[in-house]
Amino acid sequence: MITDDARQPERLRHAASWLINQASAHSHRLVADGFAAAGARGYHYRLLAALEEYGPASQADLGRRAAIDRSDVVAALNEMAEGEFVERAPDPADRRRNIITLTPAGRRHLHELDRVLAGVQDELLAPLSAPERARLTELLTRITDHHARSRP
Amino acid sequence: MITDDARQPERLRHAASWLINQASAHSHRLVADGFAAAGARGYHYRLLAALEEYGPASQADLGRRAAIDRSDVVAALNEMAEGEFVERAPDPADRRRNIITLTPAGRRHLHELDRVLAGVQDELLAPLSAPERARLTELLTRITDHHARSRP
DNA sequence: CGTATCTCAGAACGACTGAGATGA
DNA sequence: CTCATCTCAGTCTTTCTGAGATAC
Repeated sequence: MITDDARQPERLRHAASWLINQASAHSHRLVADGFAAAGARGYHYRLLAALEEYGPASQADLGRRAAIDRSDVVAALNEMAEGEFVERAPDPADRRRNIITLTPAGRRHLHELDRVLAGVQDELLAPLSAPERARLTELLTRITDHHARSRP
Repeated sequence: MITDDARQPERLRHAASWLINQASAHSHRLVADGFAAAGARGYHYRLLAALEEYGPASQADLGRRAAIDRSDVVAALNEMAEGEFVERAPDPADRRRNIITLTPAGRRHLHELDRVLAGVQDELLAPLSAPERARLTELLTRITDHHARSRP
């Protein structure tokens, strides 16, 4: 992200869409760097989290839960199967499906990434107090829920 | 952005980094669609806004002010010169530079995009009251200022 | 038959890099 | 010589589309 030292136009500096994008860019960079240092990517974390919370699932279900495109689920699972974090097994009840299971190593990896992410959140929200962080989370939740509902 | 109708893992739904990214994705889609309907892109708006607020400028300065890479400034100005929204003229005082000037048509175009963007902001922040919108803006400003300062 | 799944190849997008030509 | 500017060509990343093979 290029911002240099120049001041941005006033219109931009006060526009919610601009601020959200700026914050997202900072956040994305922090998360990507943190995960990269742990040998992972955002997609890995999302898939591992979905697996731990909902248990073994087909790739299609995983994609829906982690909000990742079907194509990208394939690639991310290839990478994670390589590291033995997940196992692919054909579903005997529906032979179109692969059942993806979290391995013990995958669970440890997820917990490591949980710690990384907690540190990143803290860095991202550094200028805000605890109540302010809660307020921000609440406001953003209302926005994302609103738009997620209006486009299912 | 794929979210389908499946519920996301709890870890994600409450993480500020996730919420900010989701909000940014919604915002980006709304802004891009709105501008596209007016025959523009985000880069165009940012450049036009910088031109109106700071007056004629070189391409390098424009890029710094609108936070756009030098390469992309060239492409965006090509498109806008095509539509006669800006004029390129060599700087007599420094022949490396092009001085970019906003034309009357460019100013009208900018004001149209201002209206588009205002409508988009309203849609984006629909679930929030006016004081809540101000609060969100303030919190996000503190975050972006903090990170912009710590990485100049 | 229509629909769902997994997979691959590649497109579209935004942000960025490298290098050449020109000139301060 | 060093640095800044403008331009082009092309990379990289993320997200998404299309199509094929397989199975329900």
